[in-house]
Amino acid sequence: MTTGAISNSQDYFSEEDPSFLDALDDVILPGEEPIIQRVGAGSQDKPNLKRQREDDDEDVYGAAQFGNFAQYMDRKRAKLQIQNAGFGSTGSDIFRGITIYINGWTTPSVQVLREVIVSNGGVFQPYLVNHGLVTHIVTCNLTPAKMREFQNMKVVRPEWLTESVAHGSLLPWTDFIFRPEQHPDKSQGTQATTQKTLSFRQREIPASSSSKSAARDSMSDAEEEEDERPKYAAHKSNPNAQRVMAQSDWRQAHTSANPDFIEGYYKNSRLHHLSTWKAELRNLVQEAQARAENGLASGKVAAEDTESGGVSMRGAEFIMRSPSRSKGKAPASGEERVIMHCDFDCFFVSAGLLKRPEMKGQPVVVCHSQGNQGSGSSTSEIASCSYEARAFNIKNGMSLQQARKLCPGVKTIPYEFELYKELSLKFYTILMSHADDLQAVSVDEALIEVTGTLSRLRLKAKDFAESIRAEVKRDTGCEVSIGIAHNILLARLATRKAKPAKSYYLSEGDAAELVATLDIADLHGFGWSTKQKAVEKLGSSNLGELSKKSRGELCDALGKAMGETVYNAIRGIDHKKLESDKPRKSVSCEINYGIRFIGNDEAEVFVKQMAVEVTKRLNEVGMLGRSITLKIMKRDPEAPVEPPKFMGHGACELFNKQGPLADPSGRATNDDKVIGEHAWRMLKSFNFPPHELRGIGIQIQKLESKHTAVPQGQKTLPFAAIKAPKASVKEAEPDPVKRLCDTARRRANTPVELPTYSQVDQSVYQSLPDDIKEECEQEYKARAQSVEQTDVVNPLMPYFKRSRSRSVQPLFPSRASAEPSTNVKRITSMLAPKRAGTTSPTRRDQDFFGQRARSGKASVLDEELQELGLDPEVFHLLPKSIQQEQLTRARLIDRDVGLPDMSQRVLFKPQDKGVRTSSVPPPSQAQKARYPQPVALKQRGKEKGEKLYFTDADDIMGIIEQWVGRFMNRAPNTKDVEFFRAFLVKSMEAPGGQGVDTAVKVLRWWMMLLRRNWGELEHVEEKDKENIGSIWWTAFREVRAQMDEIALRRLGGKLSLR
DNA sequence: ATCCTCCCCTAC
DNA sequence: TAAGGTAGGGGAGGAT
Ligand SMILES: Nc1ccn([C@H]2C[C@H](O)[C@@H](COP(=O)(O)OP(=O)(O)OP(=O)(O)O)O2)c(=O)n1
Ligand SMILES: [Mg+2]
Repeated sequence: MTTGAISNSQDYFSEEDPSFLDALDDVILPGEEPIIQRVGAGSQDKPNLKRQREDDDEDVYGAAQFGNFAQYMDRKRAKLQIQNAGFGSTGSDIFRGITIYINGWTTPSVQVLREVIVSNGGVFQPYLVNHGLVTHIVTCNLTPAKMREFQNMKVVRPEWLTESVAHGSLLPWTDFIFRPEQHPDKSQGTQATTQKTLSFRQREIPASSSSKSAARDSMSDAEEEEDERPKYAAHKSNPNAQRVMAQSDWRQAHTSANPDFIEGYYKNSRLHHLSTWKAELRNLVQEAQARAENGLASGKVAAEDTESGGVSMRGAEFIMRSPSRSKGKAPASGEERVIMHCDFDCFFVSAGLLKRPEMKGQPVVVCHSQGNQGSGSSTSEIASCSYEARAFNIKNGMSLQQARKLCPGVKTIPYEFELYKELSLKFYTILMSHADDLQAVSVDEALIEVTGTLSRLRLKAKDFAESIRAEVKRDTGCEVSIGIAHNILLARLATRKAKPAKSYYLSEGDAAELVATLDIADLHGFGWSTKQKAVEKLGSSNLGELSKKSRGELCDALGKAMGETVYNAIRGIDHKKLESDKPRKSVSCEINYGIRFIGNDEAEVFVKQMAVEVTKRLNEVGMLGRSITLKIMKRDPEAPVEPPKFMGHGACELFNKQGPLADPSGRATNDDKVIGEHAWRMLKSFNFPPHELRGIGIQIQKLESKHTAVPQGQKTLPFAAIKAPKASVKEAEPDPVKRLCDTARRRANTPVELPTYSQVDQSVYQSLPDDIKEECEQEYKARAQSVEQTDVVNPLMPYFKRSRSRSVQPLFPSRASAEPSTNVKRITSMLAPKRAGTTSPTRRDQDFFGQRARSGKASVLDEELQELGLDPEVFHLLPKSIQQEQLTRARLIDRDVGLPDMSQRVLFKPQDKGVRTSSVPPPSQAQKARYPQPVALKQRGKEKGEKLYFTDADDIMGIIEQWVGRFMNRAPNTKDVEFFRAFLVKSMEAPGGQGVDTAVKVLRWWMMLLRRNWGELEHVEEKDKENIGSIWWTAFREVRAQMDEIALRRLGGKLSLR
């Protein structure tokens, strides 16, 4: 290793570099623990400044610390060997007693050789840590440095392994001694390597930690010790950068001083793309889930279907097969969850190799630097590296020059962001078509729950995973690996075993054993810092060791939540659920690269441009903010003006300043002028010399909806008294939204009907007062725990397999004459919400709802209201007219309209009525009992706090039941639909939203009834006039759409019929 | 106790 | 030349 690069002076702290050794001396060892905070808690007006001591850390990311290296490597070795042990010992033990390290890039590949070794009884050492432990080194090529390093070892060619296996016994290694012929490596000898003096250096090789991507910033050329915190080398400067930066025109053209810098930067930033895609995917998933649950059609316009251009995912659409998600963990009675963690293998590289198949099998990396210019030195970061490259210990996130040291022949390929986007959309499309629920983790990774799918299809998880892999491979040409387990934690660990290009099921039984071999930093969410803390406070970061610790000890050392997580993880336990509907809490943008101002004018322009950028993003999500935070990175006084990473920020001090954000009238805002002004003022208040700035970020919080959640700007009221802090918010006169929420809250024990997160317009949701949001969140939480989705087990609900590739319905058919789709109607009805809604519910004798209202058990309703406690309250809040209508409907219940014969109902009979929650007594016991329990609502009797689903709406529901039942053989009368629609509209529009619950319950009940009868047609948007079910569904969807429109207008969210 | 604010940390 | 972004979890410690 070594050598060449040093002469290029691009190496900072290469292993052999004396300065590196010197740096080690300066470093702080654990125990000395000198990380000093120099600062302060910032008061409102003062920046918070936190910095770590110059010596150990010049980088904002943290201190460089070494120590316990040998100990760590021991664990690492042990871990990897155990991992290997799982690979597959197929009986043969040709290589028993032999431990092999594979050096560099070989043919066959390191993966193949590894399998050969371990499946024949040998031990594969992925890292050459201690030469004494390795019996042989296999290689196809050696650098001079390696030759020296290995001079006393048995170095052989791969043929020794392959031929021994072919021969069935161990051939003498001496017949396969590796003899270097020539060195393709250029310049190898040009550099005098420094003799290593550190003892541990001799024993070890770079090896970086675990399988997490190498290190965010491990481009320091210090080949990191295991315990070194990822960071850039700190003390050195980058001469190239010094040179170019000295040229005024260059700086003007290529740094933040250029007004076009931001645009160009974001176009090329992989991390920016990753973050953006993640947010976009989350949105798409939410939208698809909402559509699936609501039975709504695609909202896509045909022309948009080819959203091929650009890197943005907006405009794309997924179709979720399952209309409802089986969220929440299965209760004891239920089946075990099945979670799959799906992740592309070296995503960017795989994508790039699609068009470069000839490079497959080679060490390839994706990075900006392309030519071999600069004689190999480049601080360009590697976004992704092929598995062949990983054999050289190259990691994602490493600098190219560092990678070149590990593998001089490494090949680079450029980014293709648009391609990644397209592949990702295909990938997600496939997953969405199979998953009960999906959590978007990143552009190339997702967690899916397939519990319901598996049981429905009676598939084995592993088979199903393989079919998904095949499907993705077919559609993208790329390999994904899939980890399968019964919880997220284990699924993630399983993926480690699966990669590359496999699936792996990790059972609970195997879990504990595996976990004990891992390090705490191998757990998702735990990194370098936590690991240090563990070593420091618990004496070890090895999970096997930590398994001896009590829960209390772990919590004590790591904090309550993290301690608990680790304690459980060690036992293979993880209760975390998939998260697919979290609302967004902040919107921000920041750039900490290429910031090189000279004058304040440049900084001001830049900050204001950043403000424009946040505004753009706020607009994209329809939000306004009430709080702004300016984040500033200022060069650490000890750090060189030009850090080692070209145009990087280097070691910095970090400053945050937070303040209220409000437009001139005191309202939440997304105005770029306002934001820019705030931000610039905040920056000025720091009084930093502009040339010391290295990073600038603007974050907007306390988000609210852009469109007022409530009609008349009343929403502003609570916040109008801006300046005055929280007090004014609390004293503010409750607006309608608040009243609605208060009403809900008052009925503590009663059901609070909320849409699912995914269905709530986030911007609107955010506009709710915090306490209300909290209420809602708690409700969601409780719901997730107690509600079990059951559609999948309903025997009467036939599995309706939909083609994944089913094309989406155009919203606005380009050909005007095209058959009007349901979507068109939906839109029409949304545009003219009052059209039918205001229609007077005049009775028509021929209509079902038009029957005279007389006789009957009007009293049933009242009794029930009382019985349910809450209902009377709601009922009495309803407008008189609606109350009257409800009573009227109730009276109709036992009126025999003499329509279709009841034999049809036999179909329902088999349905269990027992499922029905006791808290949902039917208005008419005799009738209700015969009817199917809406499966998705029920929950076998249980639960505390279990929400009731039907309450005051039961009477009208009984009517609907009859209505649907009696019209089972014929289409519903238009008048009836209109009447029904009118009722719902009135309910929805009742002052204060008191009727919303009712409307939702009624609508849902209607949907359930249709599902019972024509469930398979639910997602067939095209109206088939010959098909009764289709007509019913169409009617339903139209009404539903109108309800959503009202909900959006009045409450700012969509209705959930879940 | 419980909440809130200010960070740090983590992931891709 | 290179493009070190971004959102959310949660810990520490002060305010309530
Ligand atoms: N430090 C990093 C890590 C990842 N990525 C990008 C490139 C990766 O291809 C993609 C996915 O990250 P993964 O962690 O999934 O890594 P890979 O897919 O490259 O490899 P694998 O998943 O096989 O380990 O994210 C990046 O730009 N910078
Ligand atoms: Mg991947």
